[in-house]
Amino acid sequence: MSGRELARTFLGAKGEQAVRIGELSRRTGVSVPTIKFYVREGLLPAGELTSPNQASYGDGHERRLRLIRAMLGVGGLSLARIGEILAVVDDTSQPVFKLMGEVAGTVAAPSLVGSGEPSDAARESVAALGERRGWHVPPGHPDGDALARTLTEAERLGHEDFAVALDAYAEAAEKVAEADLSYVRGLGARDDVLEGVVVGMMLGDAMFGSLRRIAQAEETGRIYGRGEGA
Amino acid sequence: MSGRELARTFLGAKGEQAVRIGELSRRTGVSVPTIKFYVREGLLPAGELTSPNQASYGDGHERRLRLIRAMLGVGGLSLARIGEILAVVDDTSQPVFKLMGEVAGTVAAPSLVGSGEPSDAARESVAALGERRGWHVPPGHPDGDALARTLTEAERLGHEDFAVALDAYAEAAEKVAEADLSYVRGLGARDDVLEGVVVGMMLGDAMFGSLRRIAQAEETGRIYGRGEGA
DNA sequence: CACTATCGGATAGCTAAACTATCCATGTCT
DNA sequence: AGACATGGATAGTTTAGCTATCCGATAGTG
Repeated sequence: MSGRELARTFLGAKGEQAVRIGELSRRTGVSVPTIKFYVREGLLPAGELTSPNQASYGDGHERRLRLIRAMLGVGGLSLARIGEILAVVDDTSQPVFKLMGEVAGTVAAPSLVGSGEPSDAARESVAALGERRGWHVPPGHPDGDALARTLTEAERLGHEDFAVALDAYAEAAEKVAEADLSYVRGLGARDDVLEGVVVGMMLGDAMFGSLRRIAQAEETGRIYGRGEGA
Repeated sequence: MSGRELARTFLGAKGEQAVRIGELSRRTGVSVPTIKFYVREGLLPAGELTSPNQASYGDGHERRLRLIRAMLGVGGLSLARIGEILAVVDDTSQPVFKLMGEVAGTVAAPSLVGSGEPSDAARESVAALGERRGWHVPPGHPDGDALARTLTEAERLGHEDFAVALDAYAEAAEKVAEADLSYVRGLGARDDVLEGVVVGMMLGDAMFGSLRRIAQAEETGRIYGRGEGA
């Protein structure tokens, strides 16, 4: 993204709403030193200098700052990963379609700590699932591998049977993905779409987690009779 | 849990498989200093002393250690939260039903950083959803509130329309919750059930995330034609 | 029964992440 | 004119999650 484009995006086409750092801080609730810190880290573009030591920040800066805080807070991402995601979002040299995949991929891949290699059984489960669903999940697919590794982790913990839930999960995931995509399709401009993908991945995860726990509580109450021991 | 019970749980009824710390380390891939550290932090019970400076660790220790690593790695939880969860799991004074809720609640509540209060619109969306679904989500419900706060965050980011996805999400969440519960019901002993809940929340989230991204990619390909820009 | 590796236990140190504080020369605002 | 904010730079802080080192005692081997 060129300097001129950046300026246009971040200051707004008509330069309206341009403020200095103190006001930006007040609007977003992020302290001035922290904003400076984000600028130093390259997460937020510097304000546009209006004189050697005065700079102004536009709507774009505010949006970007909120996005960073959302990814950090709701999404629980590290600033390092946030930087990678923003780099993809800011790269105008590629078609939106590809970027969506990259953003989704970057948003994902949380830890893979207990990792090591996935077990054969896990790999097979994933391949079989892909076949049943008509999904394109070749060996080496990042998310397919992540799934296999998670299943392997379940095995190590003595919960290999947890894999029986896979089909139900997959069906639910399809429903969610449809909703996600139909939302993203409703967005117009390129920047909105990419930001929508990020927000969707991020907030979508959090929302689904809440809903899942609510649904679990309902289901538990239904089965165990709301207050009885098992 | 009394000392005797703890010993039985963690060393195994017949004391079989009792090893010293070095072997425990080799089996789990966790370094000896780190194991000692977890013991110091109260996450892992100390080995049973067989002499003033020799202790032995049983199957229970190994399971517990793997569980800690899974929560830390796949789940991305802090050691502090892991400690809270384990405390609940180890508390034998309450019926399983209640503990399930507590564990689920403790596993949840990730960050709520950008928090502040949820907006009225968000609160209403949640209440309306609860009504449509026949869910019991009174104001003040932890997960209901978390959901409202997440929606509020979406609003702040200019993505208030994301709420239209709520119903699809909720339906998917019900499917997943049913699968979760039917898995947990298949578990026998109390310890297995609680650990199953933890594993289910943890690995379930990770698995669903992978599946969601796979499904998104499929859906994206279906709509945009696998390689075309938007 | 000597010898070496390992053990349990304690204390101190380390690294990375995400800020936070301070300074200073320049600007803005009234 | 004078108080206060600003941009830029550099240094310090806090928390989390380990890692290193030391100690005296013990286990296992020949």
